[in-house]
Amino acid sequence: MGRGKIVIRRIDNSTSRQVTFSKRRSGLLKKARELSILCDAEVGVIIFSSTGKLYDYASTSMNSVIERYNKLKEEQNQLMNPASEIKDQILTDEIKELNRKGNLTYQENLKLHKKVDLLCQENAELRKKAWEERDASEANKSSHPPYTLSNGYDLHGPIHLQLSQPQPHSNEPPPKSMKLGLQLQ
Amino acid sequence: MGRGKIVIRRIDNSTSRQVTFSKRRSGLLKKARELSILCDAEVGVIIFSSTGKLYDYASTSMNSVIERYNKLKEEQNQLMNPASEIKDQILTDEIKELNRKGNLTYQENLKLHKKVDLLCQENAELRKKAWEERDASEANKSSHPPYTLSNGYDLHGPIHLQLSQPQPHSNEPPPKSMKLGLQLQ
DNA sequence: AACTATTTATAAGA
DNA sequence: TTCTTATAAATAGTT
Repeated sequence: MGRGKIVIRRIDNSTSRQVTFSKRRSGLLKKARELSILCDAEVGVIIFSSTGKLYDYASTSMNSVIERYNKLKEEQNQLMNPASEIKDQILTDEIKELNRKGNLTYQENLKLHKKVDLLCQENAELRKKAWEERDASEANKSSHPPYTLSNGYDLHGPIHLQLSQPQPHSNEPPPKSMKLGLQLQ
Repeated sequence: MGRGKIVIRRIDNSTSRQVTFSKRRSGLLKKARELSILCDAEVGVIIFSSTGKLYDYASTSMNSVIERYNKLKEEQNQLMNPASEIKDQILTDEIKELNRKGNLTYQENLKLHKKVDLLCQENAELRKKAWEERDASEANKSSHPPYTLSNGYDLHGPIHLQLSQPQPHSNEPPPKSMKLGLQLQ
């Protein structure tokens, strides 16, 4: 829409690229605003210029949009995941919620500390069980002494074997990876 | 742009709102795509319809866009913050990075465990110092016995006083809130 | 930054 | 709904 038709490919001339960026950026943000108002939609737009400058628009707040996006993606993931990590998700959501509200009060902070602590413990237990099961169903039953964290929890599993590549002497797939208790998006 | 001019306000008629949403949504996504290509910009658009359905576009990947956005916002915050929480940020970034790649290997998991553990410890120390300073500069020097987490770290501070409202017998502002070691966006 | 000639998006109608 | 088309809006090239 202009004096001439253009092809959509990177504009070589730096000056006119910058001019076009300025025009189209404001156009895009305007359209986003209009869409959200006209159609009652939650819209977020993030633009980084080629020089790294940020321009954005959010009908509600960008945090809200990103949260909602992440939550949906997490839900989509959880349909394929072995569950049992739901409580981790709950903790993550709580941390996010509190962070969205701003700084934590001492009480909130304390509560989270205790939860994180509990999570470390539970995760250590899950890990122990997982690796015991793994060891039980394998030929090389070489006992791996658990690695003791400084908070006292033992981490079980063959630490020295856990490389990103499968071990050459084994032709079974590498051990299933495990998720850390704290799952951030 | 159409048979008639319209005002930008919520479209009451549900059907035409949906039709307009469909048209303008694809228009917005097209514009976003064009902007990113023409001007070499990183662009992300997230749209939730009023029925909660997600439509999005990202020139790179949405995770990349969101990461970059969060990183910038965090930098902007850190200009006003007492720093010293930078290492927390580094940990957060690492967790995010690893989660983006997918499940964690045992080694990665172990490393994060140790870091989270270290963070608990450091945070406990920071908290102790902060509350000692606070107690020192106050009249009511009532000693608060530290709360001991199950991992052995003592959490200092007047736990029983930390309500969301200021204490009635005090007319100074409630204690400054503190950030948890783990800062998620 | 303005100014138009054109292209593009889209509101209303079929 | 999908297609059409008159018109509004965006913007490419120019000044």
